[in-house]
Amino acid sequence: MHNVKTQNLYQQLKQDIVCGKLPEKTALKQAELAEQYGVSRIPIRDALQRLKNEGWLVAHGKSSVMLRPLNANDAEDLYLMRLQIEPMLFDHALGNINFQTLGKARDILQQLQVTSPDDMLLNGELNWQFHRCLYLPASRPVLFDTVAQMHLLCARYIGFQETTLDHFSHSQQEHEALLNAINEKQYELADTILKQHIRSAGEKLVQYLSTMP
Amino acid sequence: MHNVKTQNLYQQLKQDIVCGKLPEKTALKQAELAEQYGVSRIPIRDALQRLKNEGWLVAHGKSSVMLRPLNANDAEDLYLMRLQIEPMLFDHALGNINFQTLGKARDILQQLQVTSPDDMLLNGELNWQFHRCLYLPASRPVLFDTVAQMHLLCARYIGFQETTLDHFSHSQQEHEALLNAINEKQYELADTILKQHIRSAGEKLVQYLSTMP
DNA sequence: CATGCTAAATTTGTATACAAATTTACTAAA
DNA sequence: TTTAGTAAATTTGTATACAAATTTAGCATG
Repeated sequence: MHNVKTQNLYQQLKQDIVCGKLPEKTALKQAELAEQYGVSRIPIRDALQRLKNEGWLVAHGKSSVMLRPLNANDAEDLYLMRLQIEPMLFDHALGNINFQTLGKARDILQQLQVTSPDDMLLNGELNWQFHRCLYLPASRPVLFDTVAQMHLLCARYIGFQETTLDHFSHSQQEHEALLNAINEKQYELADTILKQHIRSAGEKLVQYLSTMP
Repeated sequence: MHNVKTQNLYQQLKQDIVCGKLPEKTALKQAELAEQYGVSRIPIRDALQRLKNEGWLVAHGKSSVMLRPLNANDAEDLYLMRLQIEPMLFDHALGNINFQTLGKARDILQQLQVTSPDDMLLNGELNWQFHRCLYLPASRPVLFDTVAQMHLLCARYIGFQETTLDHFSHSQQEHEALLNAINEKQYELADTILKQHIRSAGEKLVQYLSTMP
């Protein structure tokens, strides 16, 4: 369904949204974007529709789209949902996580360590890869897709999440603790860590957004 | 983003999927569909991408799509998620449901009564309209969109849900009870009824699917 | 008979051109 | 001044044509 060109376009658009290069509160014009990215309107339309379905864009007027405005309520709902759904998926996965999976997870953690904190999109992507690799063994496509969808939505807030280096190192510690708990088959502990991991990220984000607008 | 023509195409495709007019396990060909529906491939592509994002289609090979295979596991996950998420949304809405909203809900229930049970897609649509109208007052767009998404996924199973007339009348009774509880501001009761409503629908569907494949 | 390779056929992705719809700007009337 | 209506301008939606990619079929080789 999506070849490399559209993929790039989609990634580039996300990058530019995160970096604030696209206008807020005003309709995105297909023709403008097409010229700006050097392609025709067709792949632009595809990418926009995808971003809309993923919640980064919302309807504007009758047939156009604009950036989804960010606010504390939405962020809170997102993390409350993740708190309910992700442990369900994780529980299915726990019994199926083998050493290879754990190794892959450790590799991703290491990549996260050496990545520049400035590249927020990459950090967010690696963070998702980490969790994703622990969720995949669940073999629960519908649950998994829903969780993936929620992470995509959360990624829209990446500009606010990674602002504090404090959050980053704290998050990393929780990742390590999570792997250790899984490795020692302390599944209840792992579950608790995951919930706490989600809860604390959500609380920080909501608190930050509440003071902003 | 979507005008009436694409909307029709999208509805028609869903209808034809539910009715089994499209091949399972094999890639859908854009050109074929385009000819079949008398349009060019562009709107077909739009509709297919949308249906894929909504979970009715999944990837087939490297760049094509096919009908998502139905199975008991997926259905179970869907209803377990709904059981977690919908009450969250409902709780936000309860305090904001006024008499106008209740009236609208009753109107939809009445429509459901007089609708032919054969038109499964319409029944499913009206059922969603009923719940949707009780959820909208929550004013929680992210939660709402997620719930809407889950209902869209559940709709894929409509062919199995509405097979038993028993389920239909039972569901209607629960709808009535739900409205009465809200009307009398018995919010805990309303919450219990909603959960039971979702649980029983899910259990019936999963049980049915478990005996099938 | 299985397996890997090459080329033909099919299918999807994108550009361009045009049609339909929506938005904007302007005018006229209350 | 405001408002309603209308025409012009802009913007999105779709058809057609072509390019790129993927799949299929056939053939040669082990």
